[in-house]
Amino acid sequence: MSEAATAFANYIAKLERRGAFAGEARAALLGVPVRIRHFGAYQDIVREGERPQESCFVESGLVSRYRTLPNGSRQIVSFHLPGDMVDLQSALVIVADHGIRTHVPTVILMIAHDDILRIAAEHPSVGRAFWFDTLVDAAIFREWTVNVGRRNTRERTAHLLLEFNARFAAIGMVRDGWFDLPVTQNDLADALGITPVHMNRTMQWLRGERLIRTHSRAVLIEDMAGMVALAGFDPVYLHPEGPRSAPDGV
Amino acid sequence: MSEAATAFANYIAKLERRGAFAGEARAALLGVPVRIRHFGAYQDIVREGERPQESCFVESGLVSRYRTLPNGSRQIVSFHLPGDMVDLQSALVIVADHGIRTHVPTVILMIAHDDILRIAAEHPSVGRAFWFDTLVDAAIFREWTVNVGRRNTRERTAHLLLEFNARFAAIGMVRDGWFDLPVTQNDLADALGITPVHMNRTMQWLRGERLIRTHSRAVLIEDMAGMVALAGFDPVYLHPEGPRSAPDGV
DNA sequence: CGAAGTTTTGAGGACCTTCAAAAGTTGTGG
DNA sequence: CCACAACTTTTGAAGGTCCTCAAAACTTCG
Repeated sequence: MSEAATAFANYIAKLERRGAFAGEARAALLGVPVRIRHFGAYQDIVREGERPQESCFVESGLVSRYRTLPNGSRQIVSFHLPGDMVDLQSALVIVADHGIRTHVPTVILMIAHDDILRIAAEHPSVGRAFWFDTLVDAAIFREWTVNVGRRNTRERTAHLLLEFNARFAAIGMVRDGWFDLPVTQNDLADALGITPVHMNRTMQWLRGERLIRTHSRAVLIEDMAGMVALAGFDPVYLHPEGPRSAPDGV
Repeated sequence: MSEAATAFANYIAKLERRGAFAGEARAALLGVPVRIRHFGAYQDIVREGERPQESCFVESGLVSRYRTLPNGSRQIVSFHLPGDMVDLQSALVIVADHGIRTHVPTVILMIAHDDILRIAAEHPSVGRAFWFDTLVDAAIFREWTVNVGRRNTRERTAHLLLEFNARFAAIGMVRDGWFDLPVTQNDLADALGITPVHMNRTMQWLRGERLIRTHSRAVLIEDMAGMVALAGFDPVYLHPEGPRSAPDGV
């Protein structure tokens, strides 16, 4: 472990808050070999169809996962903030069915799949924590399906901004209500399944209704109650409460 | 284990094809207590917001998971066929963020969360198999997000029908190209994020182009190449190849 | 300070929705 | 086993949301 990897230590602490690790589990995780990689903005970490040997963890910066369709359009399926394990799933899945790329300069910790699987097998409490992380991932995907399937553009945009607000707040990156969202309207459109032109008009509408404020890439939820009502936002799907604990005797 | 639970035995065999179980893992799974429940059509198995104590497995029939929005519209986020574990995820997650209901008369095996977690902890090879099942789940959710986000109605519908065809084929429920899809156009519309009226017109278009044939609720992919091209369908996301195997020494 | 990228504006049109009602199918009780 | 009710599929027409194409204004960065 490098002393630079502060977010990773926080990640382990978060896993433990969800359920204490038994015995030497924490030491095993803290001792896992990591490879630090620095990326610029808009660089691919994993390309679609690759067979990565490592999972990646966001130490700082911002990354997204995406799929590109034959017609060239792109759908972003998730964003990942500092402290997120991006693709634990690739530890078990052989072929990546999506790509991962940065949006801003980003520091990534690469962890070998073999190490992840070994620790999960040797320490059931860690295996359960990883599994839970995957479940929260799946819950967020479900919510995104609902979002693009059943909400109009205004509701959809409000919902995504509220998700960002909640997730940035959870890692202490909201100050006086403002958080930095280094994502272009083009990329937001790719996440919401709309065109950049319509994305722009929707942002203008949200500002005009005094629901949000922006300057440069910073965002403030100005009217929280109005936004929550508009989006039908219920943060349950982010599962901040952590997993059910293990049954007795485990 | 009841002798009636044939699909469950097949499920265990499927997990093993993806990676052999060590020691007594298979016996532990086969010996898990199950509660058999019979449901009629359109009955709730789990309501949104409930805190279930058991996960459910589809022995026969068809179920879907859905979210209902404040405005009353519904989004179906997944369908589950015989042989599917529907909500392994609920074993770890406390509050259900979605509902589960049947579409036709259905036999469900209920398995206590404590038993699932205990077996996963005691037998790492089973824990890994469950984790992988969750990952495939998440991959399907991602693909649905892409589907509703970036494909038009015709492509979307073709994609969903191809997914059904592939999944029914995998459990031997396709005969001469035909499979039974006991889902109304209303429910298909809820899965694809469109209105029932437009769903109907899209089905008519697919039939008119001789891409599919239907009678009653049976479906035949008449022009497979045309459908695959239209939908941009790549079954990689269904991950039929199974997970990466465990590293040496585990 | 110039170049590249991002946001904004305008106008026309396609896709999908909404509302309403008819036709067809399935299931159930008398 | 038929008759009726409930549900599902189909049709029509008008309208709104979102897209496409094109270009201008604004920002950021080397």
